[in-house]
Amino acid sequence: MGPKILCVAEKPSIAKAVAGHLGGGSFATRNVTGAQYTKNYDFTFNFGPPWGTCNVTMTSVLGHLTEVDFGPEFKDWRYPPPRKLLDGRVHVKVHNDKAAIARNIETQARNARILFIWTDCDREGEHIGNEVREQAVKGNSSIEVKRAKFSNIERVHVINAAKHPIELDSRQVDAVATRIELDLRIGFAFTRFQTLSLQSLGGPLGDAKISYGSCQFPTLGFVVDRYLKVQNFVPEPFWSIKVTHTRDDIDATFHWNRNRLFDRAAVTILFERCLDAKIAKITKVQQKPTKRWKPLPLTTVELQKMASRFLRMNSHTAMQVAEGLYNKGMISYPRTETDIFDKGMNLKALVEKHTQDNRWGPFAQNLVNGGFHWPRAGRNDDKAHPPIHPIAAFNADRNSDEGRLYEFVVRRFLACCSEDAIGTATDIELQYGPEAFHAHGVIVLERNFLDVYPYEKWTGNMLPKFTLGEQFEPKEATLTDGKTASPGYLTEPDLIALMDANGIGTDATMAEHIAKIKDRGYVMTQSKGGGNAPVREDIASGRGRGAGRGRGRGRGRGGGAVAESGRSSGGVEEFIPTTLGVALIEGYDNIGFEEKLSKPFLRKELELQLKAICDGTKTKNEVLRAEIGLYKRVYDQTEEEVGHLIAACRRYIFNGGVQ
DNA sequence: GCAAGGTC
Repeated sequence: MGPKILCVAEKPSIAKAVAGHLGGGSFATRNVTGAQYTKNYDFTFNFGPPWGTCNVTMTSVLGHLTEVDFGPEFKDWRYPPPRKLLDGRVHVKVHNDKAAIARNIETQARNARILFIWTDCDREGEHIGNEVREQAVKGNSSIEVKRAKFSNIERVHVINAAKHPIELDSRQVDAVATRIELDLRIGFAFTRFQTLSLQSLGGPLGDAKISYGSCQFPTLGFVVDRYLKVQNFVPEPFWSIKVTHTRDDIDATFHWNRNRLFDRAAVTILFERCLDAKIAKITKVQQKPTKRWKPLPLTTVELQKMASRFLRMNSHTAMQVAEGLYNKGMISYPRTETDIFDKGMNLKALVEKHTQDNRWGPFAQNLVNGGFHWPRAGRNDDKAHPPIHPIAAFNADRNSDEGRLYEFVVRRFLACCSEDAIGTATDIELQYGPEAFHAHGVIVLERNFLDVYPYEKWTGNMLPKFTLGEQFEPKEATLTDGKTASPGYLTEPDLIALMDANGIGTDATMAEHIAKIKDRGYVMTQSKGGGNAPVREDIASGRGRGAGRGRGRGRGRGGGAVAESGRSSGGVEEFIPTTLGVALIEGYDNIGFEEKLSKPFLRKELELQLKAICDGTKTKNEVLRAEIGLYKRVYDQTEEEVGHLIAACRRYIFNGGVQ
């Protein structure tokens, strides 16, 4: 028998799955006193050379084992002053609720020769692996440490990982330790500072807790930014020309190639020249095959956006429901950035589980019978988890949140395993007097994935037959007018897209940050178009290609954050900042430093520094020193100009009423 | 009384 091996996963579900695969289905289960969710699994496994067949104990932690904290000398909020938290002494200790789990690792390590770490293969997982290592070393100082490299829990993949151990990556461990320490120092220091500074205003702020966090504030900043953009929006009138023609009972609308102009007189002149010409001529007829691509494999961010848009579920609820489904074994791990399926996965077998369902069963059967196509590959791979996909057929209440979210995950998966929709696109150009117009039509030939994926529409737009060079008198030409429309307030999918694009939070925490700024009273949600929001100004007519979608026409985002790439959405809830939320952001914006606390740059910059640690170009201490120095300067300036913050709060809260 | 990140 080879050496005794202790395997430790990041969470119980992985420990159980890996034990199942390595133990060949047979393992003994022991409870761990004081640790409700943790189990120890005993089995034997042949690792191949050099270890051979070994007795194995597989167990798990529950995420991070330890936390960083300040000593009792920092208990008082006023003294030492909050600035001292930026460089005061901190220590690492086992998290209060994790004592039993830590003790279990220590005890199990005593009679093992090798510690084999099975935490997720992402940055946080590497750090958790190191926390496990340090705990194990307490019980057995000579224990040898290895790490499994795996990205899903398919049997073959897991066994391969067991036979090819690698080393822990200490750079990633350092990067996470740096993030943890800085988040603590900055969060505590600025939370105490702004709470104490604003408490003195009394009123509703007298006993408020005004937290600062490197993720909370940029998130709030996005909401305020959009709010101000909506408030300051001035609609601009525009004019356009539309030509319509009917043939074979089919209407064709030709849109003006100039789209729209903001000068009424100019459009009137051009319009009259068209009318004077009387006869229009077809100058281009082009038909070509076109496709509507099937969706990409499902990530957490995409799940949250889709849940909000189509299931009317906010991101927080969606994640809770997804976790419930995961814990029941119905869907895969719901926190993932990966939108590409590993080639080793047996997706066809997963499709086959759904052939009995009366909603999508026939579609699944079709895939099994030869219609299966490997999903498209996205560009993101967190190397830790596969895209979200169904694991088992599940008979949920179809009207419950659980049933609806499960249905979405299944339909998305089946759509991914299907084919793109196919159609024919027609482009027609029309010359009418001095002006050119165009019409675009689509005929859908094969719906393919659309049949199982009702969340996407591609209805097509029929055009009558036109021939190149033909001339005719158009049925109607109209001069249309409209106004640019205000952008809407941020919806949840918009907000998540912005956070994602700017690196604020992770797949697992974005929904929490949003919930937190609501809880702190910085933002509120209201039904779209409701409340005191000005009603969206719709254009009167002439909704040409892109006309009327006022987005993109507004002033640029101050400060150059990455703009969201997603289109405007129909989510139900929209975010409005409270007067306090606006005051905080405006107050910080008025303080004269480059590195705005309300903007995503500081967090982004930190992410770059962490990447440098991972790449080996910077050390943990270098980054800590530089970042702490930076935040000390920001702190000093904030303290010096705190009047701006106080003035903004006074203005909004005591003049504008309290929400 | 404070953060963000894991996980339940």
